[in-house]
Amino acid sequence: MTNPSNVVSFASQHGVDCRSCHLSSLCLPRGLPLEDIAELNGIAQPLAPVRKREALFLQGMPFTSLFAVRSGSLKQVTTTETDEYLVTTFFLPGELAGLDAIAEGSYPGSAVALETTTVCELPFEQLDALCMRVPELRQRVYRNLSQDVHNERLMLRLLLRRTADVRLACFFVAMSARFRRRGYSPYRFQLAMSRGDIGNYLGLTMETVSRTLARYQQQRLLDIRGRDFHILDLEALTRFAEESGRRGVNG
Amino acid sequence: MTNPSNVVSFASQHGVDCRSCHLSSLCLPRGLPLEDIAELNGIAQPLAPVRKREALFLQGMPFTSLFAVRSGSLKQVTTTETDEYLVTTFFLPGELAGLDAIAEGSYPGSAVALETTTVCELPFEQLDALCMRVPELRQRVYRNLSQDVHNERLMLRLLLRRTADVRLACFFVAMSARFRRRGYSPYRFQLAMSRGDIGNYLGLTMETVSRTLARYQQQRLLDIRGRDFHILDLEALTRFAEESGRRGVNG
DNA sequence: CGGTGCATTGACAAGGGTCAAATGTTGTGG
DNA sequence: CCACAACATTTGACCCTTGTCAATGCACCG
Repeated sequence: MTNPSNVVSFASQHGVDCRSCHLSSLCLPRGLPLEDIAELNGIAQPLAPVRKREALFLQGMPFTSLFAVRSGSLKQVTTTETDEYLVTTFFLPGELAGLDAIAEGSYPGSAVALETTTVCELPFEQLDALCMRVPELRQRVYRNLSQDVHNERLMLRLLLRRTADVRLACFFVAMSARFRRRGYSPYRFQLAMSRGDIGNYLGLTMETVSRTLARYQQQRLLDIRGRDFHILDLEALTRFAEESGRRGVNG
Repeated sequence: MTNPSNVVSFASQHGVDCRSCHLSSLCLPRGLPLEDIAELNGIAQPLAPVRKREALFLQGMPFTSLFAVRSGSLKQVTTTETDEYLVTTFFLPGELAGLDAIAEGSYPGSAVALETTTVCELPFEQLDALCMRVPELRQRVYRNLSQDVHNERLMLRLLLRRTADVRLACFFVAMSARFRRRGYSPYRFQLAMSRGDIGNYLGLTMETVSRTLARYQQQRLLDIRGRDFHILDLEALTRFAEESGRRGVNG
């Protein structure tokens, strides 16, 4: 129904200008020696903007590059053999898309822009070559990868036994942390994804998401205007996400 | 409550005899040249049996080795920061435990024997050294790893939106496949884990597992005697696991 | 202005969690 | 080998959470 897109803009089809792409906001180079960062920047190719509903890469495409999000946002969606449409990740500015393709050799889902989005391409061969010379970077890439994977696995297992309330609280706490880490306000942000996307990501229906948000609004935890979110009580939200709402199984 | 164990038998505390451990049933060496398999066998150290409720390795221990299960079975359990007890994996004979520690550098959960269990230790340094010389093996290890991770992520996302019926059907279909792949009967097997463990693994309560199994019994899909499972209609079970029982979100 | 898609809200039913009790099953000490 | 304790499983009753269906309100767009 919400087909990823017929109109696809592959990375390779984008105009690439030769100036380097500024990566300083990306978590990857944090704390690396300056000259290494410079080299990293030299590899990064800015791409023309990906527009809403267009795909940055498609599920099944051979893995060639990572992509650093500079502005905008994307969702990663996987279609299963049984034709289910699963939102598996969101990518925010400063984050790295494509990490989970390294292992597979091909992208395990399509990255669809939720709004007009600009990215830098990091051709993996070059990154890999650079990694050879900069062991810290290599470590960082793999740690980044394994950390992501580990976090997600654990989060999924936790989600599996939480109520809708708690799932959403977790979602907002996590989002808040992601914005904070990148230097944006952890209390006020816009999310370009629909209620349906959020629900799909958390294993809930759109309606449940909507109702739960309304409740949060009443309880003065969040102030929500469409896709504008204002966290009023992060502390309480965090407590709620961590402490309560376990279901099934003796603690 | 079911504490992993106070009495722990670390790999290093086990008596190790010097004869090599027969790995032919393991999936890892499938299709490798014979001389490589021989080398692999040379690395593998048989350990003294791990008894029920004892741990093969503990969550947080630095990663040193993979373990090939020869007989018996284990569950991997992770304790979260919020003190939740999550069953994340089961290891059956012929399978490899510890893969998910490679990335982390330490074991992300404890491997607790569900019954008396024998394993071979594969010290990773040696395995890694061997990998240097045998690129196919290296590929195989990493593919094995990434495949596991990928499968599990997808499975978790799917579980997130399935009914209890379907989760259990998936579980048995998967178990059946695992037994088949290792050369055991895919229709009749014993599972040493409790209903509680299965429930925890699938994000369900013990009671729901029990009731659902009773229903399957009535429907002549399975014949169950305690922890003895006999799949009567694998075909139907598979259809059930794949086709039906989606919840939430428009297909 | 009449679509098309997103969001909210209500009514309703069912799936499955919780609590509790009954019934096996396993393990241990005598 | 028995008796008893500890644990695992099954089953029942109840009701909360959340999915389903449906109607309505909003926005954006041609």
